[in-house]
Amino acid sequence: MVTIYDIAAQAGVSAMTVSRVINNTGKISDKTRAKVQRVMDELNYVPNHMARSLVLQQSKLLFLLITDITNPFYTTLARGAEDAAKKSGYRLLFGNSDESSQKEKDYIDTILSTRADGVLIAPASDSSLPHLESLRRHNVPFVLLDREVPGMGSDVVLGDTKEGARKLVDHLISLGHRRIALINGLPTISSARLRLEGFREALKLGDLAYDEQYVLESAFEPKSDLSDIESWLDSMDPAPTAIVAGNNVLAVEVIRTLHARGLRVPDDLSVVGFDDLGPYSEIDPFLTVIAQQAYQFGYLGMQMLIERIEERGAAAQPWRRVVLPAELVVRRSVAKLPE
Amino acid sequence: MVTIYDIAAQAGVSAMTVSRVINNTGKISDKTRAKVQRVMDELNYVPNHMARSLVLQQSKLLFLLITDITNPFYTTLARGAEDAAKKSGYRLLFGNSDESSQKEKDYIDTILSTRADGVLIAPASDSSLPHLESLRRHNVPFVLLDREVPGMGSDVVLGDTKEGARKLVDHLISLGHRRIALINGLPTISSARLRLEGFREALKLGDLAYDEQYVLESAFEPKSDLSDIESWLDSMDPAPTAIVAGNNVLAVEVIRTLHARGLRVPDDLSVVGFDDLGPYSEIDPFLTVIAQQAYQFGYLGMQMLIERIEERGAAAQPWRRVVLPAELVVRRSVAKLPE
DNA sequence: CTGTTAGCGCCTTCAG
DNA sequence: CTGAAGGCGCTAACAG
Repeated sequence: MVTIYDIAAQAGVSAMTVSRVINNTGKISDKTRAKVQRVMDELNYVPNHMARSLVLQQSKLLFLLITDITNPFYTTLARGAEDAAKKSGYRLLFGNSDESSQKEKDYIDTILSTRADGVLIAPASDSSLPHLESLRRHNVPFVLLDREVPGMGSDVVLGDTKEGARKLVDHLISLGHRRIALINGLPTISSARLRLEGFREALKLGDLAYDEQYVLESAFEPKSDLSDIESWLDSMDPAPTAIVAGNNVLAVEVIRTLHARGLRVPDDLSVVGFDDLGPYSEIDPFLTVIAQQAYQFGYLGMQMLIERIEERGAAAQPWRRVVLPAELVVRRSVAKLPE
Repeated sequence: MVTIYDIAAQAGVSAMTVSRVINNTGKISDKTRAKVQRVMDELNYVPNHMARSLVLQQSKLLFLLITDITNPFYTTLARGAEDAAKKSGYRLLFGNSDESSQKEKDYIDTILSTRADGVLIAPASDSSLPHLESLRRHNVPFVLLDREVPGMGSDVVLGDTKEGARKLVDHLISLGHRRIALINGLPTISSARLRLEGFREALKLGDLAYDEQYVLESAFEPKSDLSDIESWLDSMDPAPTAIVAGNNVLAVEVIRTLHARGLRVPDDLSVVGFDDLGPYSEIDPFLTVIAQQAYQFGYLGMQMLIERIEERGAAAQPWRRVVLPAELVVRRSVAKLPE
């Protein structure tokens, strides 16, 4: 491994001079600078980020931690974050927590030990609290995306989830549906809780009773075992005429399960969901959804993060909370019921 | 920042003892271990991996560099790489080069200075050569995914691309198609070249002439300007009855363009492609494709990478080249033509 | 079983 | 303008 000492020896200067050339600090004669530069090129020198960070106690690296890298909502968000980071001259690395608190913890450790300057994070669940506290304790700025964590104040970018759930239910009611079911994420996730709240409120406003048997709480991420969904579908009596899915993954899982038992959407049952299915849904628009502005989640979140990083030392600003609108996109997965 | 010295002082032992507890090395009395452990918990100690890597000269960090984070092929691949890395106790970070050679270079620099133990990389194009040479020079093992780079020997995981292209064309021919067009990636990408070769061979075997006007070379990644596709579609005379798309992104772009001009698939024109559209295509299987084993690309590639890392110093093994099969999945985007 | 010494590669501080 | 000394947090090698 080539170090600044190797460069220094070759160039006949001290390591300190090399360091100054690299960081463009202090005053150096053009001749010395040129010589050092030449030797660095010859030896293919690459600065050691770890040694550097050890001394400086900081890097120029940002992290984005998402919970499901195969979910188009998060990958689109990632592109937004990337573009915003690039615009400000930061580098961005990604991590995938897979909705697992343990994996999230591992990433947080990696992030802490890599001395990232900041983190954009979609927390796995409420149990992410200790991880966020750890970031806070170590003075690493972060911005939460899509989900909040009770007990942790911070900047955050959210979707207008409750309103989205209401719009979905209203849409179903307006088409004559009266028995509406909800398959949702786990209640340890703030966005799932809001979806349930919005769902209940919309039912109440529509003069429909809330019936617990019509609600299933499953996991937001893709899974191979869908037996909980299967038995839930079988158990509901009378069967619902429409199902609201808490995210795109659940929507797909419900529809697949329905297909597997010979039921067609929307002929036999209507299905609506949250979040679009990615650019690929465009070729055959099928699922009626609440489309969230995924790219904006990442872009705005990254801007807020960078502002926090760069205002460091200045008077602490109050936490900011951005709520992005939820738009209903009507396609063809809902049937109009006879009066 | 809490260091092992703080722990040591609090616990009344030496820093070395703390280090041993953390790494579970050497022999330590249960009492000492318990005491140290307790202090670590109290002080919320987080080990500094940079300091650790500095002395160990290895980071246990691996990188995966993909070219399009919004493409389900790559995200599924990423999940495979992640699982394999985890199984061997490595951490994995992701980067997205966006098919850009410049962004790729930036990531390679980050990777080098972060002293990653190895890199899994889908190269942006043939012009990635200098970046790979840089990795090699610095002794960072890497495995190429999906694409090769002429002039650079290495382990590589490829799809059976040529065979895939042949199957696609054969399928079209068997359904009566005679005027078959190809929209492909840029010829600076090895997989695009192979697709074209397979395409031409299949035409020849089917006694069909190769006609240059039926081939368009566009970019593999999503773009907002589709005018090249539009004018190509207009220009072909006589119009083709079927189009082969070099990847899923191109397939979607072609279909969208067709829809925009009121043409239906497959009624007016048949379309087939490479790579599936992600888990979400399952709810409404439409596009006939060559499905590649994306997860396996990542999983096997990661295994090969880790083997390289851990065999270090042993006699150099010859490069390995894994070719994964290409499976034709027939759905409903192809029309059967009358005799 | 536990402690001491030295150094990983780099940068800050203080001298020239 | 340039250099020497010291230390960031940690662990290998050697001593007890």
